[in-house]
Amino acid sequence: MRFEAVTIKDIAKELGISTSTVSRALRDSYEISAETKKLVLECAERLDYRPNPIAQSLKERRSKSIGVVVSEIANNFFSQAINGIESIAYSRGYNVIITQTHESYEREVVNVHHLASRSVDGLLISLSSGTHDLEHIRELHDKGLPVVFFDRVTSEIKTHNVVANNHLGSFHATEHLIYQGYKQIAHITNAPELSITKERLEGYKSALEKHAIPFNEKLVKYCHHGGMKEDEIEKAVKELLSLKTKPDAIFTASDRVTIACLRAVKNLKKKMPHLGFTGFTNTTFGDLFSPTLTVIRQPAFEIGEVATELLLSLIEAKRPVQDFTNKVLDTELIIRESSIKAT
Amino acid sequence: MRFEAVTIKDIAKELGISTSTVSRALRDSYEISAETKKLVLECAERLDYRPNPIAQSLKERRSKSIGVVVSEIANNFFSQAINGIESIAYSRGYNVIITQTHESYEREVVNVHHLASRSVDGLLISLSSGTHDLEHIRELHDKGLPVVFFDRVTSEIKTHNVVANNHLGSFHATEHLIYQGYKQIAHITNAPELSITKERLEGYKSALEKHAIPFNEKLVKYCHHGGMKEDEIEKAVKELLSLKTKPDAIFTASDRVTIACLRAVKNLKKKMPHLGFTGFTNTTFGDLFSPTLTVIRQPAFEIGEVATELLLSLIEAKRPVQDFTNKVLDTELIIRESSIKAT
DNA sequence: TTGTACGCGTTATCAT
DNA sequence: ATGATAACGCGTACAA
Repeated sequence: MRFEAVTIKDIAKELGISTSTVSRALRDSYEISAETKKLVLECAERLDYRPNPIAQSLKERRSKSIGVVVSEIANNFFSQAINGIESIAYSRGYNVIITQTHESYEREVVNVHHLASRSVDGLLISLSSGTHDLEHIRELHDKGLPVVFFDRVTSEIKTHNVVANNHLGSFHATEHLIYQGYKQIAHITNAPELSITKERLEGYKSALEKHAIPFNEKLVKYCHHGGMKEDEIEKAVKELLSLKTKPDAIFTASDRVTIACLRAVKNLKKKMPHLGFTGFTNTTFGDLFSPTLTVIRQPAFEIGEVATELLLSLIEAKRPVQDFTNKVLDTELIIRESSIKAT
Repeated sequence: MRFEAVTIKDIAKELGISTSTVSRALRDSYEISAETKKLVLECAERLDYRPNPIAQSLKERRSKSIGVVVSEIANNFFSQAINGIESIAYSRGYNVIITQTHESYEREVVNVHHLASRSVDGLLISLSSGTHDLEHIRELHDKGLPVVFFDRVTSEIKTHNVVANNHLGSFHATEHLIYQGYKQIAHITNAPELSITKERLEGYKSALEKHAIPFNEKLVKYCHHGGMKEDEIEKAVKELLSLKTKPDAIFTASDRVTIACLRAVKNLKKKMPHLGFTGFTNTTFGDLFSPTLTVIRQPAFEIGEVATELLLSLIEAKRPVQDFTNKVLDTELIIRESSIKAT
C-alpha cells in the first residue's frame, strides 16, 4: 500500500509498547500475556491494521504466492485449469499470479523471470508452442525454485508433471471415427515440439495401427503457432482437401485448432461432401454448435488442482524432493453429431 | 527469488566498493564515474544480477504493477479486455496481476485488499454482480490509490470510467428485433444493481418507446448471480414461456446470460415456435452456433487499452487529478440468423 | 566522485 | 513478559 498504511509501529505508539511486542501479539506468541494480546488485537482491529506482505516477503524470503504461466487465458482449457489452481491455492493461503505467453517463447522468458523476481514460491507452467529452449526455467529450478509442469510438459527438467491421458484420449477419438466408418482420417495438430502434440499423434497412430489402417504422413498437419494465426489452420484444411485421396474425417489436437478448423470446414462446407469431425477442446459450447460437436474433454479443473497440490507439497517440503510423480488424468469423449457418419 | 540471489552487496564486495556506489551506478547516476559504471555493469552482467522488486517496492512504495479485478476470465469479454490491458501495461513497463471474483462480493473485497497490500500502483475494476457496497474500494481510493472502473462502473466513486455504449447498443439490438417484426421482446439481464444492467435496460426501453410498443415489466427477468448458476437462466426462460402473452423474441444483456439462455431455448425448441434471439456477448463462436448468433459485440480490447491508459495517467500524474473522463466506446451489432424472422 | 547511515515494515535473536 | 536491535535488499540524504 502506498499511502499512510497502518503498521505495527502505529499500534506500538498508540499503546506505548514496542513493535516486537506488537508483532508477537499479532502472531499469537506464547510469550505474550493474554491481556496485552487482547489490547493489541483490539487496537489492530480499530486501526484496521493489515500486515504488509511486501515487507513480510522481504523478511521471510517467501511470498505465499505462486506464479502461473499459460499460453492463453481465453482458452477454455486454461481458464478452467486456473480455476482449479485458485481453488487449491486460496484454500491453502496462497495467492495466484497469472501470466500469458500467447505462444511466444520470448514472452515466456519474460514472464518466468518476472514471476521469479517477484518472489513467487513456486511456478506452474504449461509451455508455449514457441518454446525451443528451457534454460530460463532450468536456471531457476536448479537454484531450488519449485516448478510443476502441467499440460505441456517436458522430460528435460526433473519434476512433477500433470497431464491428461493424451495418448488414450487420442486413441479413443480416432477409434471412434474408425468405428463410424471413416477411412481417411486427417490429423491437424499443434507445434511438433510440444509434449501434447507427440502424445496425441501417437494415440492417433496406435488406433490406426490397431485397425490396420496405414499411417499416411500427408494427412498430418502441424500448426507451429498453435493456431494463434487462423490462416495457419485454414491453409492446413485447404491442403488436406486438395489431396488426391481426400480425408473423410478430421481429428484436431487442441482447443484453438479445433475451433478454427471447425470454422474453416464450415466455410467450405457447401462445396464439400460430409466430413467427420472431432477434436480436443474444453469449450462448453459444443452442444450449441452446428453440427453439435464431438469432443475430447480434458479434466482441466482437476489438472489445475493436482498440479497445485504437488507444487505446494514441493514448496512446503522440509527436504529436497527426489521422487517425482507423473500424474495422468483420464479424458472424456463426448459424442455428438459432428463425428457421426451419415448413412 | 528465494535462493542465493545476487544482490548489490555481492557486487560491492566483488569490486571492493560500497553498495551505494553500486546502486547509483546501476541507476546510471550522473555522480558516478564512467569507469566505475562500466565496472559495475560488467560485474552485474557477469553475476547475472537482477534487482529485487520486493525490496524496491518496500523502499519506493510502488511496484510498477497494476491490479485487475474481473468477474471471470473465462468470459470472452474479460479475456479480451485483459489482453488490451496487458498490451498497454507491458509497453509502459508495468506488470499486470489478474484476479477473479466469480461475481462474489466477498471475493471482490478479498481481492481488492490483497492487491492493495501487494502494493499495486493502481486498480482496474469491473464490479461483481454481488457487490452491494463500495466501502472496500472507496477506502483505498480516498487514501489516494488510483482506480479506474471499466464495464461495470459506479457513480459513487469519482474517477475515470470506461464503458461500451450500452444504451445505444441495446437500443440498436432491440430496434433490430422490432424491424424484424417481433412484437413481444423479452429481456433477460444481469443483477439489477450493475451499471450495465441499468443502461442496457434503458436502451431496450427507448427502442420500445420509439416504436410505440408498451413496456411490459413481466418480460424483464433479472439474473442476480449474473448467470453463474445456469438454472437461474433456465428458470427465467421457462417463466417467460409460460406467460399468457408469450414473447416472440429474447434479448439478453450479458455474455454468460446470452449463452446459457441460448442453451435453454435450444433445449426447449422442439416444443417451441420460432423465437428471435440476440444478446450481448463477445464470443468468437457466434458464426458456429445453430442458428448462427446475432450479437452485440463490445470493443473489449479497446476498453482494456483505454482504461489502462487512463489508469497510468493517474498513477503518473504529478498532482491530484480532478477532471475525470467517462469514456464511451461504440458497440457493434453483428446480424446473423438467430434474429431473422422466418417468413 | 564515493562512502556512511538510515529507513521502508516485518520478524528473529538476544537481552532484560 | 517485554524491549532493543539487527537484518531482509534497496535507494538516497548527507558527509567526506
